[in-house]
Amino acid sequence: MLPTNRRQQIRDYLNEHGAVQISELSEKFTVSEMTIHRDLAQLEAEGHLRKVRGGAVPVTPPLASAEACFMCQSTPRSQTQMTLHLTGGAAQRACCPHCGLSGLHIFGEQITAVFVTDFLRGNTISAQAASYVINPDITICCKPSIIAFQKREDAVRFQRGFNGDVLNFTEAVQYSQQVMHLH
Amino acid sequence: MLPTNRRQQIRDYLNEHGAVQISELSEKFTVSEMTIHRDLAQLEAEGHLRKVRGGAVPVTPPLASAEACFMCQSTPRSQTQMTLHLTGGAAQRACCPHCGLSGLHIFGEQITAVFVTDFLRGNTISAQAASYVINPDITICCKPSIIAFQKREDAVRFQRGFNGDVLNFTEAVQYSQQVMHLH
DNA sequence: GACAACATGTTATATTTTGTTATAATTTGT
DNA sequence: ACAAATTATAACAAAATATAACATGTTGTC
Repeated sequence: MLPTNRRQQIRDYLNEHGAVQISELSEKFTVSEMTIHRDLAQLEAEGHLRKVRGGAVPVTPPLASAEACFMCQSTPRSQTQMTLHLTGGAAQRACCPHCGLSGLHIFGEQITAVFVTDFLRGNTISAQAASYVINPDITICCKPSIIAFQKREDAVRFQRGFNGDVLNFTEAVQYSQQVMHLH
Repeated sequence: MLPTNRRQQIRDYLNEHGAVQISELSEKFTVSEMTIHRDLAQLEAEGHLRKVRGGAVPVTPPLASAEACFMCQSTPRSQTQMTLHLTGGAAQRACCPHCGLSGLHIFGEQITAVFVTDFLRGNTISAQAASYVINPDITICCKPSIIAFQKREDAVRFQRGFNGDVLNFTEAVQYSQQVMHLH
């Protein structure tokens, strides 16, 4: 069996069961415990699991810790926050799409997923699928304001009252990074 | 079983039951009482429980209802919640102005102050001074939706996009209590 | 074939966990 | 208040596990 194969099967096995023991895996694949150790060490470095004494457990669901915005250091409101998930299971929080989008380039290739909170409904959505209102008449968090919405319709309705432009993800990224360069 | 697993199961067991005994856990996991002692000491250091003689108890006494909306029992979002302060220092939380306003009469004379969160800015304001948008096209929490704003201008702008009526506190109370009586 | 890069196993040496024993502190019954 | 019973803590030894270093084997390339 290929090492790659074995490591994939370890991941599958871990996801099925809640945890795995090294002795268990060593028998299952008929390799030494040292080899399993090295497998787990590699998988941990890649962020696929967490090594504990005697075995491994799944990575804890990315905790929304009370950390400061990685751009402006303010405390994010759940209503406006943006989360960047990175390789290795780490996560970075931004206070609002303005900070989150303009900071995307900092982490570049490391980014595995970006989530943002729908401003009205409060649920978490993929940043790529969201619509953004840029520069409305109201400042919610940082300036220029960028507000995220799950449905484009909501963004348009918001725009009707508070003005600004409705952009998709790509356009919003472009905009926020242009603004950065002016500074 | 992995030590990590055992400690997690101790936490689960403690949350199910209201308290745990060391002798009990020692038998359940077939380890010595000393091991359970050390588990509990570690979990206590991490803030997951409180050690007492012979066992452990949860850090937060099981007051499940303390966080729920006093009307509909849902968990309030900070963005929409309303707080009723009562004589004697007690407080009641509502998930949104709809629940909060229609539940005012329950506490009547006991109420000393009512606070509500501005939907856009997230700051806390006196409910009497707020403006409310009634029955917009979007449902934020309960139905019919009532959304609170610090500035009447914000409420009007929101109405421009999402329709509904803009009312002051007195009008909003009347409205929500009328709705109640229809049920 | 010579060589480098990698994977694996073995051995030796830390480090951590666990159980046992002895002793201290607390609770309980009278 | 006192003694007995229970529980907590400390110290040590044994077991389990982790890490490092080295040896062996495999694979692919030139």
